[in-house]
Amino acid sequence: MIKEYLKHKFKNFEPALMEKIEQNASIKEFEPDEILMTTGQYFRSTMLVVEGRIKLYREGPEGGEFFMYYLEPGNACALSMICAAKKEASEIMAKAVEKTKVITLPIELMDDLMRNYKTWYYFVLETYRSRYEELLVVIDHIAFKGMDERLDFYLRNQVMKLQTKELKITHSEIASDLSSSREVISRLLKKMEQKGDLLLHRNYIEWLR
Amino acid sequence: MIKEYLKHKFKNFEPALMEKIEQNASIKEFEPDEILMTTGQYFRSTMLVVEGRIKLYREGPEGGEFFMYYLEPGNACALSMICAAKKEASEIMAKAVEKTKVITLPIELMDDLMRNYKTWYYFVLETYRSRYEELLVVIDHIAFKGMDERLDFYLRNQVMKLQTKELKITHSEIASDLSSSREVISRLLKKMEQKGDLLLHRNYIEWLR
DNA sequence: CAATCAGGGTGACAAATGTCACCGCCAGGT
DNA sequence: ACCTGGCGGTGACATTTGTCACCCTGATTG
Repeated sequence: MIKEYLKHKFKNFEPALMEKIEQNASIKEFEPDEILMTTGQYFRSTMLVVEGRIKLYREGPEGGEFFMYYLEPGNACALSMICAAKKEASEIMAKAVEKTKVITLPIELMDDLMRNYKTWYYFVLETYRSRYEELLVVIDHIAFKGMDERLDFYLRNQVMKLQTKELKITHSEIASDLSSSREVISRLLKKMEQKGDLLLHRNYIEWLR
Repeated sequence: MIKEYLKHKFKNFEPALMEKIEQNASIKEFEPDEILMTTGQYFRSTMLVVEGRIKLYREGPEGGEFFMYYLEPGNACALSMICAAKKEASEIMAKAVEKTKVITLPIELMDDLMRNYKTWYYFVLETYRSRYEELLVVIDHIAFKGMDERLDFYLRNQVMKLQTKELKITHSEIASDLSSSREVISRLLKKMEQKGDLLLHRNYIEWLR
């Protein structure tokens, strides 16, 4: 079972590594909206996503959920690897947005994997690099762009990631993800509708581009 | 020479690792304002800072230099390790703010170091983790705080890092670092002066807290 | 059906930030 | 001494974003 997942979602792992993981890992499931990780929490295992989708976000002072990126099958949580290795607390929130399955690896294994399996070590570095780059993109947007552009980017990203042009999301949720307020988002969405970029419906948005 | 630097600035490296580095590394110097790394550039070596200070920033559309963090002696450039390993381009700018010396290591060495020197592998992970956390702090600030708080934090950080209460920095530079405009910064600085937090002088700011 | 509630629209206003124009001051160069 | 350029102060104004109040509509539930 675990081996099947590895073969499909983590194709680059060398066979011996898959073997090793299979012998030591277990599978965990999360329901939609279930929280995987919370600010200040310690890790005891590293997680490899094999099914579903996880939202990584930063909690705002008044409960906002500032969206950073998704983890999808084939991804791993960079922090769970780093913090696991260093036994440090995380500073980020992770929440399942769909029914999600992850392979969990005890942190004690990290050293062994890192030094004896080249494909693991490459995978870890690549994971860090890509998460780091995603943060840079986030920073670019909030530092240099207005809310209109950020909203446009956000919606395009959702359409792409969720593979659908009918986004079932409320204005309030978008506002929370962008750290803004519902009214602002509503106004901007209306402008985009007038430009012909999308159609507003009750409870969902239809993307037209 | 290199060994001396390693002993003082990278105390945690095991002796054999220091030996190995010494045999393969060389030293590079940078003058103030010299650019070490630019968007889209490829790496051929990993860098360990042993003297001076490097500013890491993101370039804005109109030439702003959005400040992210400093690298100091004992630090390494996370991206130079990651991008080096993956032969990918970087997306960040690095500029010396003081006369700076770095130890450069050919990327070909990375694999060897990573798997044969435990202290190196810990060092790399710790480097990633702390850079990642610094980005999270940056995001927190621009996502959730107003310019006044960001300015306050920025100045406190400068005082701490530069070890002086007399900050030789112009209002325009601060504005660029925070992706704002000179007038806004001037106004906020004046407010802080009225509150008694600092004194404004020509060409420098005196921190009073 | 009536009551309730979440999602959403809207106008008025406030606050923060960006922009423009223009001024004065000081330091360095000639 | 004079010019010039960089730094900074300031008022007026535009724009963007946040906030408040209130309404409407459709879905759900008792």
